[in-house]
Order: sequence, then C-alpha cells, then structure tokens
Amino acid sequence: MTIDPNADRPVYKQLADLIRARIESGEYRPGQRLPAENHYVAEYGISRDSVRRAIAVLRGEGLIVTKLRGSRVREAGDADTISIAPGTQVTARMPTEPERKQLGIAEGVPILVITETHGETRKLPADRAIIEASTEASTDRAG
Amino acid sequence: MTIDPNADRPVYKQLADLIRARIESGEYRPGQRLPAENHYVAEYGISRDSVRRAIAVLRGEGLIVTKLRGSRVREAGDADTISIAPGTQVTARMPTEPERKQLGIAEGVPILVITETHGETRKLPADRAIIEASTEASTDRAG
DNA sequence: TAGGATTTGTACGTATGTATT
DNA sequence: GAATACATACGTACAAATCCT
Repeated sequence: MTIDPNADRPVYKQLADLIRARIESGEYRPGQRLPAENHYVAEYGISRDSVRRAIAVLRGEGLIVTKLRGSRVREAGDADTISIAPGTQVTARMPTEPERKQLGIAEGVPILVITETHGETRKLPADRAIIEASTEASTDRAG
Repeated sequence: MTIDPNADRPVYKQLADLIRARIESGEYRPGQRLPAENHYVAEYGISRDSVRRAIAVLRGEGLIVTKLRGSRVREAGDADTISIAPGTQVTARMPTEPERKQLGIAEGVPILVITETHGETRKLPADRAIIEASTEASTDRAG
C-alpha cells in the first residue's frame, strides 16, 4: 500500500489509515514502538508535517501514546469494574486539558461522568474503568 | 490577558486556555461563532499555525465544532436516556475515523460502548446519550 | 447567475528547543 | 558530550468550500 498525493483523501489521513490498519491487523502490536517520524518521511516521500498530523489523528483516537522518544501502540490497561446503583446516570466526554492533568489521564482518553441519584458526580478515566449496572445500591469496586 | 512567547507554556496552549476560559465564562456562548483564525493572529502577533493548534485542542476537547466557514461553541445536544439492565457494562473510548463517519459523530465526541450480559455490544455517541441503570431488564429509551 | 472575498484545509519549508539514549 | 527524535513556532503557497455582492 502506498500514498497518493493526488488522491481525494489528504496525505496525512491516508497515512493515518495505513498505520491504523497495521495496528488493527496486529502488525503493530500493543506496546510496540512505531517507527520514527522520519521513517515515514523517507518511506513515502511526504513531509514531516503530514506524518505528525497522521500521528496526531491516531493519538486522538487513543490508539497510540506518544512520548518524547517515540510513539507506541496503546496497551489495554487493566480496568477496575465500578458497580453503579439503579438510577445512577453515566455519560462520557473528553476532558479539558486541566482535567487531564489533574486526573492524570493520557491524551485520547475520555472520562466517564457518573451522576448518582443524590446529584453527586464522579469522573473516571475511561481506559481504567468499566461501569456495571447492579441491582443493589452500592458503588464498590470489584477488580 | 495576553500571550507570552517566552513563557514555559507553549503559545498554542496559552491561546487554548484563553479561549477555553472565554467559553467557560460565557463570553463565548453556545452556538456563537469564534473569531476567524486570522483574528487571533493579528490580535496576539502569533502564527496561524499556533492558532490552528489551539483550535484543534479545543475541538479535541469537544468544546467547539469547526466547519469550513468557522468554529462555533458546541451547543448541548439533547440526549436520549438509555436504560440498561443489571449486569450490563459500559465504558467509553474515542472512535476511529471510520467509526466517526459511520456513526455520524463530530470530532471530540467519545462513544459509549455498552456490553449486554449476552455479549452484544452497542456503540452510542456520548453527546447524544445518557446511560441510566435500571432495576429491570429493558433497554428502552426514555427521552 | 457570476464572481470575488473570506475562511479553513492541506502541505511544504526552516529553525530551534528539549528530553532521552 | 553527541546523536536521535519529538515539540514548538515561524514562514509560504495553493485548494476548496462558503458567503456576499
């Protein structure tokens, strides 16, 4: 598979598709490091700008995590199962940057917002929590 | 408030903070159009690159939606309340680009992934759904 | 309807800073 | 200290969609 600068689809999205496919096919495995940006620059003859944009797309999708030294395929973090009582409401949204820092969440990870019947709310990183509806009133965790 | 190119915090994050504060304070109201990119370029003497990066941050946080003609503060879409039976599990993650297109979701909006006890899964846009734990087995919607 | 103005999208370049190896 | 690789930030240019006259 190659990249066509004259295609309808932008170069950076084509590269994002290509890398995403490699992740989903298992060619890039969880925890595995991706090639450096310049690797893709050389391999496909595109600008580093386009490569970085592609990487940013995948980071926004939570598929990879990027550190100063490189990007890796995200590993499925072990999640706690949180039981919620009947009547409790759950939704999700992306955290703002201050929230991300405060809660120690990686980029591309949403937060689960849990609103108890009392009105109290909790925010949990979605990559570390699974919500389970219970019959009884108890908000314990069951790892 | 101004932007200091010599500050520890990058210019684009400073601008994102600034715009975010205006949204949260109500100075920019839901549905209201943000000034054009070049407005910020001129106002703060920074590059369009930095402005675009700031806008991208806020879009990733789901605070604004961007069309070709400009960005607007996201309006709270009316969400359906989805009841889930005991034992049902819920988590959230960001959709991939194909998923976004398929489900017709805006950027910066996570999906709720609902796994029934049977193993069946549903994916719902988090900006249009609120999950509510019920005592009884029923997955009806209650608007 | 035509055409220009506006605004965002994409894509290239360069340079410098900073953290890690 | 050097090499590597990502982060930031400036610039340019053109394309494409939308809006307005």
